[in-house]
Amino acid sequence: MTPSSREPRIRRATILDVAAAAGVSRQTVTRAMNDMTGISPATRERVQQLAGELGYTPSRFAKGLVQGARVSLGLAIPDLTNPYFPAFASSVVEVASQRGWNVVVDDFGHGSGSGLDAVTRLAPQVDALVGYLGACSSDAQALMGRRPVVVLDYPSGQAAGCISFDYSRGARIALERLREVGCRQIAYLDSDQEGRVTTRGRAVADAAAGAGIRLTVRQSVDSAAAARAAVQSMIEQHAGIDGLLVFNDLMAAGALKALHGAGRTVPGDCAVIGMDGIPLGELVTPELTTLSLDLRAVGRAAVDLVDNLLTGTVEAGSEGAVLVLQHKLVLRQSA
Amino acid sequence: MTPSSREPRIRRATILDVAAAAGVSRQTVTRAMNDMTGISPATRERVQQLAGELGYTPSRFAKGLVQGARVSLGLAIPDLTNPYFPAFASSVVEVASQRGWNVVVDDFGHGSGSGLDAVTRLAPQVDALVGYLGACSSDAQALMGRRPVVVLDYPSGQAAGCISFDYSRGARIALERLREVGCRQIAYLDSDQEGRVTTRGRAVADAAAGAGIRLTVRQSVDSAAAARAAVQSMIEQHAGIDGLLVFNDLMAAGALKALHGAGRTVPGDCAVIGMDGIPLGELVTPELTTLSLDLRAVGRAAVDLVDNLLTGTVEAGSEGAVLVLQHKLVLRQSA
DNA sequence: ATGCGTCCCGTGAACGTTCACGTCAGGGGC
DNA sequence: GCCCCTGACGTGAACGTTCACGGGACGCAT
Repeated sequence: MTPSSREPRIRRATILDVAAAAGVSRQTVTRAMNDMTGISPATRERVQQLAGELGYTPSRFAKGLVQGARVSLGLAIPDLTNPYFPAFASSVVEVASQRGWNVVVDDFGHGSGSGLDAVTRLAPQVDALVGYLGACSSDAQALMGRRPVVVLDYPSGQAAGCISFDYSRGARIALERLREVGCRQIAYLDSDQEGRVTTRGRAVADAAAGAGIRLTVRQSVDSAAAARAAVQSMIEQHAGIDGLLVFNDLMAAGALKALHGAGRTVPGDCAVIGMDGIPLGELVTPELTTLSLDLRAVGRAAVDLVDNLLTGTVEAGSEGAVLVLQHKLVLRQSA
Repeated sequence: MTPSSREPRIRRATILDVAAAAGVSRQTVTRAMNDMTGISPATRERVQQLAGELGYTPSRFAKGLVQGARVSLGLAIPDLTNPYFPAFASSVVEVASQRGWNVVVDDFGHGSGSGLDAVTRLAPQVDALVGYLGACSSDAQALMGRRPVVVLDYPSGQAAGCISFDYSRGARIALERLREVGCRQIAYLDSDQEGRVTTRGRAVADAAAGAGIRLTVRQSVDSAAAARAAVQSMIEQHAGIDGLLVFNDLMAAGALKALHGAGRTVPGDCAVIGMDGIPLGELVTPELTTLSLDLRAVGRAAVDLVDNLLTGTVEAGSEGAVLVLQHKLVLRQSA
């Protein structure tokens, strides 16, 4: 938040210093540094040598100013500690790198302030923004002006673009599965996002209603520890619960801990299904059945959408700027 | 790797467009946009309004050029999919944000090429570089010229700064613990980094020798699945192994899977100790005893070191540019 | 009237590159 | 001798801001 008062001075020599040292002009130095033609090998060599000695590094600002920007993409992540987000970030970074873009990451997990803080830090530095911005989405678009903002998993609202997931279908499939394995009393553990019901929460509730299921719902903070505590208290109050759908895999891992701690077997006494499909799901015991997302595809979709918005191929806020991706139910041991 | 041929055009209006539209000068627009004094509220309002309508966003390049750079820090991560690295990245991002720096992340896990590729992408964009660069460290410093490079967990070599960990002490403590809980035949599972023995591997071997332990060593790729396979084959060959120290927690999680699959109880039949202390360790069954690192402290140390190198408080390559951090043995269920 | 101070606002210069030219020397063909 | 070409290098301009000034209008006291 508060930048340190002493600002490190960081620029060293300029192109003119190198030119003077080599007894040539700016342009010749440029030619040497960028491996262009129209310079003799001897001069090139000498200039590069001198540049090294003087510690000359071309100013990215001057370069960017004259050459037109290389795209730099802001990535706003709620919490890098939650394994879902690095998985997502990794795919965004990969796809962006392939395009020659670079990615400026900010997370607003801990001491790093709110989502709005992160966007405020990011906005002056980037040409486009991607992130799980939730309620900050419209503030983000305001701060970014005309530059594209692609929001994930949140109704598009003000944002230029939006990538969301078909939780209705996912929830239906997951609940079906729980019924199939014999669950009679099903619960859903939602993430507590400032008291509001999440998109996922609503979809699960609707799917349950549609299937004639009386659902027990509980909320907790999005962490394994909190989920563990929540499930612990939930099964104390509702001893008959034998099927559990969870907001995401991290919280599902916490739920497994709670069930294990209470002496219940999974899936014998209680089947569990998570969402997201992160690698963690294969490491817990029992391995987690989950509504899996193809995270590579999500990252690619987000970056593609940004590209299309940038080039004008897709218009901000238009129908084409909203993508809906599907889950796949991955069956493992827990349900 | 290969930038897309069609480069999105991204800059919109300039300050002059806004000035013309408002019928004022550049400087007045600057004053309005940056909330400076010396402008009437009415004008400020009008200019801001117009700026919004025109989609004007100040060029970060022009700004950077004239104001002197805000520090931007490159962060090179081998694999964001390995939960250790996001934990580390998160702490770097947090500390850097507090300083008002921004962080450009690149990972070289999958399609993203080698570490050298990542550094090549990063070098022109940043004022300093931090990362787990391993063998690329000296190439990185070469590409960065005089700008500071801080390397983690690798002998400093050419790099300006270096943060390493006291594996000798850590290994001693871990092996001690395994002896304490009654292990007679101890194995170490190392990460396979291009066939070479890792710093950790050497430290563990030395500590074992010092304690008179005959160590079985095995290598595998740094992933849970690979570690699982490696341990599986290891216990087939060496049935008597009853204590296992593992390169990191992720691989340790794979090891637990393998032992479980082979019908061995942990810690009853075989005790397991991991390294790193990532949150994952608490989610697996049994919970993982581990040589834990305070990742917040690591991130802070790295960023502090960069700052000191940038300001010249610490000289590149000097003694003060090498920090050694200590592990803490966190006892949980697995040993 | 003169002087002085304040509030708004505008103008030249500078930041460090690259782009699009221009120049100059030498060489070869007729 | 003349022309043109090519290779090696230099020069003005431009990119879009902010900084350090400078200046006019107005109010108020002398």
